[in-house]
Amino acid sequence: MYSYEYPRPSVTVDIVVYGYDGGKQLKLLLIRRGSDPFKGHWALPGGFVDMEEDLEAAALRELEEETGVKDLFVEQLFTFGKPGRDPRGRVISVAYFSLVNLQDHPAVAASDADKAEWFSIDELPELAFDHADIINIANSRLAAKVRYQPIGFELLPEEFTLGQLQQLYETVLNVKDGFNKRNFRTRILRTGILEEVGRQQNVAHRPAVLYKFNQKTYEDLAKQRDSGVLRRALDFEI
Amino acid sequence: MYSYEYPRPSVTVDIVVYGYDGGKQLKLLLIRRGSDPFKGHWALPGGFVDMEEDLEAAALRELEEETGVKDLFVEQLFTFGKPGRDPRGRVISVAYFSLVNLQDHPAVAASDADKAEWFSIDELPELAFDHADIINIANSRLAAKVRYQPIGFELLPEEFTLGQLQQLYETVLNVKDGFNKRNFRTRILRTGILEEVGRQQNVAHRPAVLYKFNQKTYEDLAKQRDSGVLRRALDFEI
DNA sequence: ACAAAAGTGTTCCTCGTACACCCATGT
DNA sequence: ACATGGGTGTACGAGGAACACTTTTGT
Repeated sequence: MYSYEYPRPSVTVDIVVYGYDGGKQLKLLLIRRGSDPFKGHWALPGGFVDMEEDLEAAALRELEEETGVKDLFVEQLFTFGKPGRDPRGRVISVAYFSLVNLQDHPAVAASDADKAEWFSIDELPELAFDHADIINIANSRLAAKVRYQPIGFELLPEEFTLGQLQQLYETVLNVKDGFNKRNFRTRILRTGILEEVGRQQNVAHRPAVLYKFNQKTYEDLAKQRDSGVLRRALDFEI
Repeated sequence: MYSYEYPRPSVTVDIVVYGYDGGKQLKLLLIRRGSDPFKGHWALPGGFVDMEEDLEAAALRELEEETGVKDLFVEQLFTFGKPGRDPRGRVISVAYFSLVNLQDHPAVAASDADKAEWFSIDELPELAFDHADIINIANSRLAAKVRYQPIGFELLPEEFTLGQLQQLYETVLNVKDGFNKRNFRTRILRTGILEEVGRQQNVAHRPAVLYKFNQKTYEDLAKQRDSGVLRRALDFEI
């Protein structure tokens, strides 16, 4: 038992993980809650922060415990603290945000949770707590992030074609007619952050060049006070 | 007395307020702590969140109690929660961020705090807790925000000249040679977010046109999936 | 008359946009 | 041969960068 002179809120973390599998839809990782409140409802992975644990560590721990997904980069998204957002009392939740490719983070072991699953981003079930709000904020953050950081680093497999990269951007930015192929290629390649690593095999069309991201070139570009090159390359008019 | 089955962290808010007075330096609002820990040290305004109080409301309340500054817009910055960041135990702090013009938020009444004062941004005293880290993050956020939002709305008085606006950008972006006047004017005026409202009086040179921001035009531009116009106008190469 | 800051004309050139076309592979 | 996606050539125009210039005020 712990007692305090003043009442204290509880602190939790929740984590929004986006996954991409090459298709026309981003996916989102949800769990089915195994206990009350909202037992049986879908929700974001997350849980209470331990007393000696950093917030980001708590997010990664809860994610692994509930979904088996691990080895990923997260960034802080927003902290939700409105009184009444949790029926258990005053609960303040620090939300995190992450991008992964589905190949490397596929199946989903459930343990703490009842069940974990990837959902297409516009076929989400009803969600517990204010998790729908959290996801809305995460979507805005993603839309903003796309414009100044090469999200392909995180969402695509190690090697990929320019076609796949373009498909990813069209998916994330939700454009229907697609970008002009010519211009997409020119802009991306001009930056130099892509490195040629081979060619496709066994495809029923002209095999595409495979690329990977050159982390170092990217960091150099980003460092020099965003040289404009990067921004011009990523910041698509839609 | 309040008791819980599990231990809980405390939750505080801290707020980083930038002020501008037309000069070559941004200012930052600090208080001198009136009690331990760090009694007598300078720190960001802030304090404990009440149980029935929204986080943003807590930030505004503490700010007014400690500095007298009120009527301002804040946005959430980041949540700091590393164990050990506060000698009183586990304290998680949600930091907020704000921009004001010094004319409208001038003198600074101290009440809860020992004293409150505006400091030039690169002549800051030694700070309590991890507040220097918080300010570093805030500076990065400001540098990023400048590039896609017209910060003049918040940092300048109601009416201002293009020269003042340019001086502000040069200050915030920390450029020494200054932008090319011609190009600055063209870019800003092209957007149409500025509205002519008069002329300077009694100045020892050709009087400048006074402008104010047209909030509505700005919102229209921002809404249409940032039409590029805004970005091109604000996103200066440096 | 001069200092000081406001404000303008114009040139060069990069980059974004659009459209039409050719290329390599499996079936 | 043909379907399929990969990949290229090129022309037009808007906008960024740079420079030199004129204008209006108070002292």
